[in-house]
Amino acid sequence: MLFSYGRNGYLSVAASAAQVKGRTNVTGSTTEKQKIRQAVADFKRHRILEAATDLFYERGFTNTTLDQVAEQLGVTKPFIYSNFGSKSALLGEICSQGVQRAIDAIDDALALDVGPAETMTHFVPTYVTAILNSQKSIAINIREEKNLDPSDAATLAGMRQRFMSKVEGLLAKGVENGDISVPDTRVAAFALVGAVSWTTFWFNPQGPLSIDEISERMTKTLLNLSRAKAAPAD
Amino acid sequence: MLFSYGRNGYLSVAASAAQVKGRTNVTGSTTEKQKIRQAVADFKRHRILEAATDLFYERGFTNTTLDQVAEQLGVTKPFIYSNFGSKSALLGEICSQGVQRAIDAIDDALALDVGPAETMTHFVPTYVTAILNSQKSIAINIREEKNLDPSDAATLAGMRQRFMSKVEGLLAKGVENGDISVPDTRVAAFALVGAVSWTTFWFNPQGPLSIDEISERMTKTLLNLSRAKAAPAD
DNA sequence: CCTACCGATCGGTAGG
DNA sequence: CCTACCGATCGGTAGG
Repeated sequence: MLFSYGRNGYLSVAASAAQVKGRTNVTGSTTEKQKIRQAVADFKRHRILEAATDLFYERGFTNTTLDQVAEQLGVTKPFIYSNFGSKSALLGEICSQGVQRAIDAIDDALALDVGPAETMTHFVPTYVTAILNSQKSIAINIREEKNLDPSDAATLAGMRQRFMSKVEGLLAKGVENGDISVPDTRVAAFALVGAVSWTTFWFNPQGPLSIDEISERMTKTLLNLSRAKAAPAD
Repeated sequence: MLFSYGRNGYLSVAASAAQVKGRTNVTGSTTEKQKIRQAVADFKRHRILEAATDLFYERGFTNTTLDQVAEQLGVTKPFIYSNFGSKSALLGEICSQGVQRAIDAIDDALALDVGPAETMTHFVPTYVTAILNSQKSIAINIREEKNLDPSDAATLAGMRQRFMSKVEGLLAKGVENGDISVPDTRVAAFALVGAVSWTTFWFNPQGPLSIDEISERMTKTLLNLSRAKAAPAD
């Protein structure tokens, strides 16, 4: 079962869980002992997610066994089960990480509260960079949707849909005030998101272009797409 | 093991296999009996691929059993094995169908032997239409790459790469003669292909927009992206 | 082209 | 947090 993730992904969930369930003193703060225990638990979960992300990305979800994930960490399978309820729960958390970064990118841009053109020039490079930095979880997210628990699939679908609405809304505002020109805001929003999501399938960290270089070139390309009037200085 | 597919996909493979292996008369033509037998074999393979495509698309490759595919056809599992060597061979053929349509689209456009701008205005709508008409096999192709036999994965990777080279080459020609303006032809080619491939994840045949309507709007959006000088009349 | 079956894999857990 | 195991699933095939 997924939660609604904040900026720090599963870490923030663990942190709030600690505040709800942990023993707290009169001022509501957690004791030192609890903090350490929590940090250790976070660290374990983090390491497991890291190993699982690598393997799911390389071999695919179904072709990866939890014994392999455990082996990569130098532990045994029950260790994983002491931190995650099931194999698909692991998948759910991995998928949510990437989507959350995308939502952060659009929320940050909208929070600037500036005109559509300027919002776009802030959003697009931030978004591309976020996706490239989450390459594995985004790729897994796209590929393994059918292997999610139905409730996780629904949560993630909701997150994606809210993200798409915000992007489309931004384009619509731009069309309204003349900053942006596209034939159809919904189709253009999907084109933009598709072009960016697709980078996860061809970006090679060992390749000739750095994340920043791809981000810059993709941004120019996509601002062409929206015919945004205020493109970044080239 | 995949073959190199012609216009008719696996059908052409079956046809040439018949010419190689079947008994032929002096003029090299096949007998009526052989034609009928071949047509029946083609029909069976076609029906199996159809059912498998539907189920792989809905539930994912690993979550679909061959017993389910057989059940949908009203036959039993050995029937499938009499027509395909393995479950992953089925997947390989399904994946190759969608890719082949994309290659046909760029080859058709290049065969016109006209300027880059005009080639683009022919290629993009044809390509979008082809992808939307192959929605299921393209989506399966993207999702299930890790479940392919290694040799099929290599064949498909080669097909995709040749396709990408042609698209990028077209953009490069346009940049050269001034028809097209993009910051980086490789990045722009991936952006274009990503935007189009992504339609397979949001297009709903029962939705408000027909394939032609999406194709038209996506084409305008993507010709903006390439800032092609000769956009279709709007 | 079906009935009937094998054999390997692997997610998940008991018990300590 | 490990050892050891179960139990279900399912791709593939023998034999007719």
